[in-house]
Amino acid sequence: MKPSSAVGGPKFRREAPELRRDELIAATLACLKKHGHDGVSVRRISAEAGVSMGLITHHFSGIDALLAEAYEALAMRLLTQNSEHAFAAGADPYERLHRYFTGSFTPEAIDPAVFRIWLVFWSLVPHSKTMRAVRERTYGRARATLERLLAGLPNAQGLRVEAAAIGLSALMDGLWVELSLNPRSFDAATAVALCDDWVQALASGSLRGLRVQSPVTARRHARIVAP
Amino acid sequence: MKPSSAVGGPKFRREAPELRRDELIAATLACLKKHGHDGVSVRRISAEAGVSMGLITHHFSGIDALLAEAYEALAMRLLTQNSEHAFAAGADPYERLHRYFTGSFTPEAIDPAVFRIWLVFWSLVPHSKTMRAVRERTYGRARATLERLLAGLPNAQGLRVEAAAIGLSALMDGLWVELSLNPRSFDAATAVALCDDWVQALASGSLRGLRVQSPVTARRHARIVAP
DNA sequence: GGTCTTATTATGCGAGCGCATAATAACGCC
DNA sequence: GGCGTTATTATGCGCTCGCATAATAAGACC
Repeated sequence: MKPSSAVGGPKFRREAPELRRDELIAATLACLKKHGHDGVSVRRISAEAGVSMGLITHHFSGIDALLAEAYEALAMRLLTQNSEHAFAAGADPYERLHRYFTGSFTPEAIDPAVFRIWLVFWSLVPHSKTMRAVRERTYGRARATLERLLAGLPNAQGLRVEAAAIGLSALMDGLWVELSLNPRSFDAATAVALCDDWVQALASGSLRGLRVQSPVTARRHARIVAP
Repeated sequence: MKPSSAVGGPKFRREAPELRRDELIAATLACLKKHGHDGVSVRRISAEAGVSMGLITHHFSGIDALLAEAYEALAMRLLTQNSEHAFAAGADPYERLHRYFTGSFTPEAIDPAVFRIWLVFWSLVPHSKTMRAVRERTYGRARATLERLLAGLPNAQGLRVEAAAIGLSALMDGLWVELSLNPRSFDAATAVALCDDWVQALASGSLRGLRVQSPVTARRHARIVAP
């Protein structure tokens, strides 16, 4: 019973555009979470939001624009809450990184349903310049956050922090993908431990290619282009 | 002009079921490569194979079965060719692993179009028990291959090889995902170097949680359940 | 309280989808 | 060379899709 229960009541609410846009974005994420790719549908999303189809084309230039905004909303939400969680910890760089890891492998973070949302967005990246731009931005932010965290390590000045962020980011993503596809393949604590160990190895200089000015570095590591 | 050029020639070829099945599997992969999720369509796949729709339901129990077989075919092909490439190298464990890495980050391996195939398959995993089984099997094989390669390291008896395979597999996958989404974010050589460095750190015992019997190991690393 | 803006709904159109069912013809077999 | 098996095609049905267009009404403003 969506319409107002009062018989003569208004048949719909007229909301501020920005509010309605947020509702539609939330409905989009809910829809992708429920139905995966089949959730990419004007009809489904509008039904999820409890409004009629036309509202989507009214508030957005099209479904693509709505998807891009949903992508950005989800990515930014996760990024900020994770980094806040990490930086809220004390000044100990290892502890901060550890917090970042634990926050990245919580049960909610490795929810297979949430992973399916990402799969949808990723699959749209090659087609849409907008989606690509969102991904570049969010990936860049994730790497920047890791760089900041890694820069706090005792011997950070002797480390190629940008390259290290690439590696650590990949390690985390790989663990996250695997856990999302099969939460039973290994424990979240294992994932956190693997990340902690990697940081430890980095800090101790055991990841040779990630040390600055290493003669072997210039040969083995190609130049990193703009993220 | 698909039908035979001779006017009175046969209108279609009657092929051995197994051959036709292979053709349909190949057409499925080609279709997913071209169209992503929109390629999951009886009409599109059959058109790609140059046959009529009905053949799919005739040779397979349904589109789901065809997709599962295509998934397995692609995964097994990549797995075998990569591991053959690695084991073909000499007995030096580092060299073998290095070969495995380089083979995993060739331009063909990080083709965004191929990545889209995987996205489709991954998105089907939560729904289909068959797809899940295929994924379990292929992921297990990938880990087993890495375990074999890591077991060749000098101090392998002092290492938790199964746990190490999880970490290395995740690192590789994470790098592969990122490169597939944006081949320009960093160089393939960087990815290989990061993997090599990780192996080096592992072999030198710098990844503390991956050493056997370490007192900290039991605390930090939870037990690994069946892959 | 009338009026105007515009957020919102309702409806129709054409196309593509999966699936089922019937018709057809290639090719092995004797 | 006719015959039977079955691989293969052709066709139709009901559904949902995205998109466009017209009709409606909520709520602000004076």
